Amino acid sequence: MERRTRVRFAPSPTGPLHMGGVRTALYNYLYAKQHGGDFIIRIEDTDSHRFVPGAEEYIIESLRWCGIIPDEGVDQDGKVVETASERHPHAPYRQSQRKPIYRKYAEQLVENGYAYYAFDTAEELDAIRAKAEAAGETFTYNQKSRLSLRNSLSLSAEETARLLEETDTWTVRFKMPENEIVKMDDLIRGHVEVNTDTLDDKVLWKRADELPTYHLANIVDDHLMEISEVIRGEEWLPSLPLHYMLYKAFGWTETQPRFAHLPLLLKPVGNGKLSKRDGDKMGFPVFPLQWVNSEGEKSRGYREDGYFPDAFVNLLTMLGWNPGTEQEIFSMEELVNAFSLDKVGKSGAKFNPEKAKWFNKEYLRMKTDKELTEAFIPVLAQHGINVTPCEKGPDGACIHELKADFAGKTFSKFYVKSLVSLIKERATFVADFWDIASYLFISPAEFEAYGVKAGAANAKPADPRAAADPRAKVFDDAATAPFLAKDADKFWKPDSSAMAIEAAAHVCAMEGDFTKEAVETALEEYIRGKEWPMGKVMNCLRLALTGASSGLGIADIVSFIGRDEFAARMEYIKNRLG
RNA sequence: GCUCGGUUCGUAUAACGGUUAGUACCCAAGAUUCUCAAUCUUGUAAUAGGAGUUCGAUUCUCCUACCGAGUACCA
Repeated sequence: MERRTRVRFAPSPTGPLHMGGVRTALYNYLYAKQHGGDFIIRIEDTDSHRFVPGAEEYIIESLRWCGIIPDEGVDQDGKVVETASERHPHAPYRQSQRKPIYRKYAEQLVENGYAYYAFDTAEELDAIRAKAEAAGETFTYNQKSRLSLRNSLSLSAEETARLLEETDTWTVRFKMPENEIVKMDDLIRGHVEVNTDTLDDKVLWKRADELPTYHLANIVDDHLMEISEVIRGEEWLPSLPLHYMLYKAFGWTETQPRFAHLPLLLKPVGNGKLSKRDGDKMGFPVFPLQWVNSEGEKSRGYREDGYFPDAFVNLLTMLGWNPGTEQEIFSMEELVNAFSLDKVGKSGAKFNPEKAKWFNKEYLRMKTDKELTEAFIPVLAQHGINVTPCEKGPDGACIHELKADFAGKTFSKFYVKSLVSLIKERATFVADFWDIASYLFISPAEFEAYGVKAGAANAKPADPRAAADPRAKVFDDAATAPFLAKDADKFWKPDSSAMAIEAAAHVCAMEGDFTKEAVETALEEYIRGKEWPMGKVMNCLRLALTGASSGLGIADIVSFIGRDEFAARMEYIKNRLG
């Protein structure tokens, strides 16, 4: 029987969606699109106690950021769909709004002998459980114990009717049959069999809040919404037999969806599933977007950490799925074509933050210089750098000119774009551009010791002399200011520094434009002509230009900052370090 | 405890029952360069253990070990 593919992602709004949840949504989305079907978002908010304000909005926004757009769901084009319509005959998509639907299905099961009324209160059951545990046993509400508990199976019809009328804490429980083998098929795990004797009588509906539990709501909604495949996390595999029994009890086995249980996402080191704590501890996000809880605690998000949504989607898809080829980089469109459930693995996947970064790096390289420039401008603004839009020439076209005003902290967009083009292969995130090339926007006031890594050096206290120096004011951002080591002169040696100063003076005196090629040729020819050690002289220049012992090529730097700034930086280091 | 799932280099994974067990990330070395990064080349490293079926097992079966999930009037 051919039937339209309809899959759903059904989160519970009890907190932010974590990356495992995003992956589940993504697999559902890819499956739907590949089969030309519908992807539906349904909110499972049947637990009034655990509702978290803002969680639903967070979930929708996260999926939207990832490019996972529902065909049907609570939110359509920014508008909440609350009632059924021609376009949305299956609405509403929030279970709390479907409340009236479930009761009759629960009652239907009781009438047909598949379920019964139970009058034990939650407190009574807690007490029984505690007692059993103290005796070293486990209490289960099942075919063995049900007749000794208070329910419509053990009580008289009159007593049942009276309690139904007079109390409002009763529930409807599924009457799990005895010694029956449930035979199930999972699209990922294959055939699975379970004996019903190992299962318990689950609560399906609660009189107290007149809401169904997950199991009932899920089966009823999947049926009414004509879901063809249920793709969900592995944690649901143990409830699959119950779900099979429910479809059978309702008489819906003909249209029962097919099931696929996805492997879990595990923590990078050690054992267990990925949790928020792992991210905090190891420095990577576990949430797609930043989340601030009611106590004001922030959890980082992939978006805020600088990941591109397409990179995030790509890396998430590869956790537990493979294309069967050696291709690793996929656009959403390619994923839609390549995805298949039978290439999804069975075992849990440990998340590797290093590989996640690698994906972002690959995506960053694929972005155009224009895109990256636009993304970098806000980062520059955070560091107090202004970028002027392109200036129109007489013919109306943009003038591509490297304009740098260090005193005014203002640079032309072409300057930024050219720079981005030069350094994008070195970065993982757009924010890295600043760390890589901040010296192309601000003059170094301090000088890192030769061989001292920037990270370690920044941890040391700055030289007090710097504060007294007017040029040091250029660095109002202490965190990015290169560090002046006490022994910077270990590197800035009298002989090589004199050579660097002389070579720089020669280059500054040359005529013509300060292009990279011109500077490179002039500088190298001069140094070679003098038979000076190229490495030592170049490194002295680098210290003067960047304040650090590593960085871009000298000719690149000089061509960017220009003649005047080059001369000024040489003059400054000469005065500072002698 | 019980039930159900799972197990290939450190990690993600590939391999009709027949391969020198492949690829990517990480790590290391070399090349290159004015440094760093990038790039290129090379390298280290795995079928959890034990039986069985078979001419032949990473692949099929069973046992053990380990890991995970579930065991709520939560999803």
